[in-house]
Amino acid sequence: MTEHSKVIEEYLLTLYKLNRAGEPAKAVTLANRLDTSPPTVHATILRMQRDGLVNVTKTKELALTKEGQSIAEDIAYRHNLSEYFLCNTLGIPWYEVHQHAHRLEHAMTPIVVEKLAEFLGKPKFCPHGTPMPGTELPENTITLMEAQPGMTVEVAMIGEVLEDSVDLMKILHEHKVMPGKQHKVIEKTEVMRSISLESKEGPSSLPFHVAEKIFVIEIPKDNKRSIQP
Amino acid sequence: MTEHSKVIEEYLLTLYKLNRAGEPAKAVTLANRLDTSPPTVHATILRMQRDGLVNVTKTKELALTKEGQSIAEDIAYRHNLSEYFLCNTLGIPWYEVHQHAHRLEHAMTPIVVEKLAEFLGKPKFCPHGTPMPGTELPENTITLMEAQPGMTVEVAMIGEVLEDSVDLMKILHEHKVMPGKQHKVIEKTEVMRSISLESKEGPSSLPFHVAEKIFVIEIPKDNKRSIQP
DNA sequence: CATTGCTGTTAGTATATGCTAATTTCAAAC
DNA sequence: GTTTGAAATTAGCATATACTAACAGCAATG
Repeated sequence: MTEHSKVIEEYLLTLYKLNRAGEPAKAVTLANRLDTSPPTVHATILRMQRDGLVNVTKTKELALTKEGQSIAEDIAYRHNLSEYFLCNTLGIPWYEVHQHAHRLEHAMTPIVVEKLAEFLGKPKFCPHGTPMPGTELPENTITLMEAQPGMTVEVAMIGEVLEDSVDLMKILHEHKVMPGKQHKVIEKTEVMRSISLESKEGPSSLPFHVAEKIFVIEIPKDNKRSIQP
Repeated sequence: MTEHSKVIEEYLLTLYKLNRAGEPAKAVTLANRLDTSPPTVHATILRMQRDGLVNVTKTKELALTKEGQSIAEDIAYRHNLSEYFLCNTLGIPWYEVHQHAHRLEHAMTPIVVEKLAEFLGKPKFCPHGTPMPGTELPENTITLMEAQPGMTVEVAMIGEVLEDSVDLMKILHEHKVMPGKQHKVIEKTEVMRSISLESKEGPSSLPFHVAEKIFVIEIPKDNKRSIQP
């Protein structure tokens, strides 16, 4: 498991996240997510192939090799651990930690990771509800898009794509759309392409493209138990 | 104060440390410290001049500009703060933290620095006794080389050059040659080019070139007060 | 004063990372 | 089946960072 550059680590992590989100991992997608030109992505992928980190299928899908996968999981862990630390230990707001963790994740040695994990009590989820590699969301998790009007749901995870926009994250925060919080689904209006919610803190409305990236768990009416303590 | 690469930050920090140690800052020194070839150092210095980070005097001395100095202090602060955190919060041995901090120092955003400093209680010294930028060692600090046989001294700071060798640091640790510990100077033998010490933990002997980089404070015989709590 | 030797500099390369512009490829749509 | 448009690729270029080999400059030393 050789040392890899920040750039390569970024590519690996992005591929890993695409995988987990069930999205096809193509070069264009990388170019968009990483805000890089297609030729640059192309060249970088060639190097990654050369170094045994990814394979390219006949359909031009990018697949992590065993090694690539293992490194990617490591980076994801470092990222999530950093976020947890920044949020719970240093008190940086949960909707801002992503950007800072983005820097730290490439600078943590194995010993630091280990000691930090111990110090934090080996958390299983980051402040956005993303499970650490090896952990999964509950089976009955659905997206907010799939939730039906009338349902009461508890937010389990804010999809990682959304983390890139601090502005959006701040709005979610203001409406308490965050892991652990419950909301009632009021209606889904096709015309507005948005879903309206209601919680103790008041009403809110989320566009479909955001609702698709928010993962929730239905709370049966008679059982108000929270899943993530 | 633009963003600078890891490499540039390393150069700035090294120049800063040379300055503080009162050593002449020349290109060769940088090459040695950074384990880089002279032509590479040359090219990098040209870029740093171009970017207003250093000036080169007629005698080929490298002098940090206002901007370079300010960035360097910032990096030094991030480095020392990281070390303090790794040692006191995560429990990584003081003689090992340098290498880990070396990575983290380039990955901390201003907010993280601020929050971490608050969390740690704004420490003024790193675990090796190095004062944070803006803080100074006591006036009466001398090097162990300057200490005379018979003196009882308290270690104030392990010079930063020594931190690079984990092996050496470990030995210092085993002999309790660390900030806050007291030792009696037994003798300085020219032949062996070493200084022998004695402390509660037993005797030890340090070569001159190491003793030159260890900073101590004489403890008057009737006053066993420690300077760094 | 000439030699020696460290220091700095130039020349020539290499690799990773980035770009734009132009071209190729290939599947989906007409 | 031909067209079309997105995706991939190639060509050409730029910059930061690295190296070795060769050479220049200058001070100390004999």
